[in-house]
Amino acid sequence: MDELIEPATRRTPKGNTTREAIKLAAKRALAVDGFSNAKIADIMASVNRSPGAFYKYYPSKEALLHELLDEFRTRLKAEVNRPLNTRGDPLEHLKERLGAFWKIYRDDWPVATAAFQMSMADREFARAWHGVRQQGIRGMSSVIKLLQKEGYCAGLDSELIASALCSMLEYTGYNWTARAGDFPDRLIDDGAAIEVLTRLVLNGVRGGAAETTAASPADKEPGRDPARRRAKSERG
Amino acid sequence: MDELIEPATRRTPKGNTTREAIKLAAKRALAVDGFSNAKIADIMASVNRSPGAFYKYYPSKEALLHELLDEFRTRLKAEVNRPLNTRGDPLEHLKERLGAFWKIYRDDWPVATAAFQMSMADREFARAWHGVRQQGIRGMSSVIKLLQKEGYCAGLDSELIASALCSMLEYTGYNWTARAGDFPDRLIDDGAAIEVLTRLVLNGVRGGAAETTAASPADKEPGRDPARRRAKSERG
Amino acid sequence: MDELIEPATRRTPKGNTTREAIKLAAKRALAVDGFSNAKIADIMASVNRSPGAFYKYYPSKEALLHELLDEFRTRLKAEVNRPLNTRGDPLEHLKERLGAFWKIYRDDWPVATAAFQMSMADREFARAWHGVRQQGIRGMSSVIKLLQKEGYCAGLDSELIASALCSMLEYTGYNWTARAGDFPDRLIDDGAAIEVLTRLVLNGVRGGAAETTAASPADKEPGRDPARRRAKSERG
Amino acid sequence: MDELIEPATRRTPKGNTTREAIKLAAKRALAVDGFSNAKIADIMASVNRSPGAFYKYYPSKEALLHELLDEFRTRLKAEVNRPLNTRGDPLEHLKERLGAFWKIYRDDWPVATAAFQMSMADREFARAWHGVRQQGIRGMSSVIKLLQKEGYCAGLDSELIASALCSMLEYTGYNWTARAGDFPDRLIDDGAAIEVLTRLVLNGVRGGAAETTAASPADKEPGRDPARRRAKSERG
DNA sequence: TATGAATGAGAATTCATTCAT
DNA sequence: AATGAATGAATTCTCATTCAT
Repeated sequence: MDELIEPATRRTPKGNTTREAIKLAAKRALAVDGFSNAKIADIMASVNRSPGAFYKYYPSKEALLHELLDEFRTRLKAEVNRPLNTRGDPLEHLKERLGAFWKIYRDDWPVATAAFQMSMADREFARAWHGVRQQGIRGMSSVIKLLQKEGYCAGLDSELIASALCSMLEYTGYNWTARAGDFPDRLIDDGAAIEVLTRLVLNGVRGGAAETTAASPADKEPGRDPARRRAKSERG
Repeated sequence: MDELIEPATRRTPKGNTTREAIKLAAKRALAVDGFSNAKIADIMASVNRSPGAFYKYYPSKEALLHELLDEFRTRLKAEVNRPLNTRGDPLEHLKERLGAFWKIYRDDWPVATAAFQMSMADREFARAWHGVRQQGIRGMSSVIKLLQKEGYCAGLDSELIASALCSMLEYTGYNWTARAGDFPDRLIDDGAAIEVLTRLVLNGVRGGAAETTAASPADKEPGRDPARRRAKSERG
Repeated sequence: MDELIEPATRRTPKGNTTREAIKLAAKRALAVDGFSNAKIADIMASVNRSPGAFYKYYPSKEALLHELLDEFRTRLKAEVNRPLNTRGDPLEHLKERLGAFWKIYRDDWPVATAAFQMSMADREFARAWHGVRQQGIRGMSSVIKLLQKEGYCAGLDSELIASALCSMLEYTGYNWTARAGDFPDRLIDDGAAIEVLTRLVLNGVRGGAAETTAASPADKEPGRDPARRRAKSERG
Repeated sequence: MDELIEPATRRTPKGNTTREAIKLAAKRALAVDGFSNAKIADIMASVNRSPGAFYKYYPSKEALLHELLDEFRTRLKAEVNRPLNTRGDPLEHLKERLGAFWKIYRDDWPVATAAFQMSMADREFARAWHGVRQQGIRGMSSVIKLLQKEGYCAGLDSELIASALCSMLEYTGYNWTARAGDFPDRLIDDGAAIEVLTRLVLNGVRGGAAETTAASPADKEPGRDPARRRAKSERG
């Protein structure tokens, strides 16, 4: 299922090396130009191959992106399926997943971005990209649901929450990493990124049911937060 | 001042009508195909005009997007500059802004998405798009800073928070609205969207100073929180 | 014959004024851009008229150039037909004609240049332009023939001489006048231009028969020029 | 050094062949249609290639003309720099150069003509074309200056003379060669052309100082001019 | 098998000309 | 008479893909 594309050259080590080199070069090209602006000739040139050679490895430009996208999905899936090793604390689960997702999105935004673009014009990519998003959302919402069982963020649609959080992570992966992102003059390291994102999300998710309208400036004491109280009592 | 692009035709009512029709059609085309796949001929056909007529209004396809983007930026800016009418409660401010931003992003994701795509390949768009992002971030972070004065989300970089929240809003605007978004079979109305996003963000932002990494005042027993324990030990 | 084009609007003084204004503007546009790059819309704009109004005066862009060209030809023809008022000296005749041609070419190079360009791609213009060239050549060669009767430049084809001299005058008219000519930083006034051209041509034409090969370094004294001597003797 | 344009393909013999074929075909097309009317599709068709193939060799139609023009300039320059092998006789020098220029102009008028046309509308071509003209003028005026040291054509601006002579040669190259030139029914061979031009120029240049208009204040009596005297007496 | 020249289907763009107002 | 919006044919240029060598 995951390996839909099984092209001619896969066996020989040399072919495999070239194939991997092409994918690497393609990601770089994607990062710089986006999918439609990335040129096969350029990609192949940066691998010291002729443009024609590309078609030994992929039947089309789209197929290459499909393979990259599939690898991306596989990576996400592996994380989603990974047994969460923290004995039961859902907040810990969330934090773990968040960090893992962050790293995946941070590395693969060129592919994600390209797939996103293509998904708007191409039915096949729309389907594939949707699958990737779903992967992320499933992984996120499973943790959310655990939290909701504990009383966190009660009453909210876990799918929507998961979708919004994935959107944040994914797009932030781009905006804090890419040249053309929000902070061109600043290098945001993983530590800082993960800290901000984690605290934002942890709080966001942990919040109680009625907070939307209730919060008053006087309500400065977190300890009084009913959601947290509930969470505690449920755990205890 | 915001209208840097002053096209030839602005006078005659007929021309104005056509111009507006083109923009509307362009947004539709952008939503369906993305920028590079949107064809001028198609846009003009959907306005019952010949392809050549386009160039009475815009010198190029790019110029059209620049104008749409500028309008988007202007809309954001208007919201950012709007005096917040709730007598001082920063959480209320946040909620207001959030709802406003949501509506802007929900309506303008075709333009935002197109500009985002173009920003990767085109220097001029990179600059323009960055300006729009900054607009959003500025608006968001000004509210965040107010909150921080009140003691909320202490210690976090308000710019980073604002950037992440804008990313979430913007990309969610797409994912909950577009055909090819996360929930093709579901119509997510404004009420639901705003509620989820607002609660997520409100909580996220309201969280106490040191929740992720440190104990909250009420949380007397830090040792019991496994997440915090790990965070601590990793730092130490 | 000269007025092939007799369009609708010619009677009313207002129409005539506009018509003349169009021609003037067209010449300016021709000078700056050449024919194919000159835009009707621009020409009409510089006359404060709408593009559509052009077709009140001319059925096509080509027709305009044809009219300008025809006027040019008429001007040349008038000069060619003008009775030469210097009692008989053919050298004086040549000088007169030369000065007159210089002024015509200097003024009308935009039209000449445009017609020349068009003559390469368009059969109709080829014919018309050829007629203009012939006009010039005829005028020139008639004087040359007079000179040859007097023994000057014997043995040379007067048509070829005339053609070469017209080429020189015509193209020099451009190169010494136009912005993009040979001397952008220098204003060459009529006096200087006419002096150089006249002396060049007078000498060129006056020379004896066999000069081509004969000239020797020792032959520093023009009066002793063997070529001239030979020319004499050949005639004698 | 003269080859500023260094195209992508120069290596393979096949590519080189095509490249040269394109240039040849382009010159033909230029001769027939002029630059703006020459269509890339036609040029490529006459080389049995698809339109797209053109862009393997040149980034644009303009670039092609620039290369042709550069070759033209190089040819001129080679002639200008060629050591004149006739031991010192400036008239011989002039003759040599003239013949060489004639052949260059006769062969390259399609390029010259196209460049001339483009120079009016395009800044880059204006510059390039000006460079070519200067090349010719420099070559011509260097010989003129030699002659002036010997007392020929005294008092005249050698640059102007050179410019006028180049204009004559260049434009005559067209008018005596091209289909649409002055003598469509006549084939003017090199011998005849060179003879006429050479004698014209040699005489023109060799003429004495004050011949033009009898203009020197002291020279009240035109009859004192030896040349004129001769002319008169011959008539008488 | 690899190369890189060639293909060819499109897309953007231009502008003389038309025509409803 | 005039306007200026609209037309639409024509042309340049792009680039994924093919194929002869």
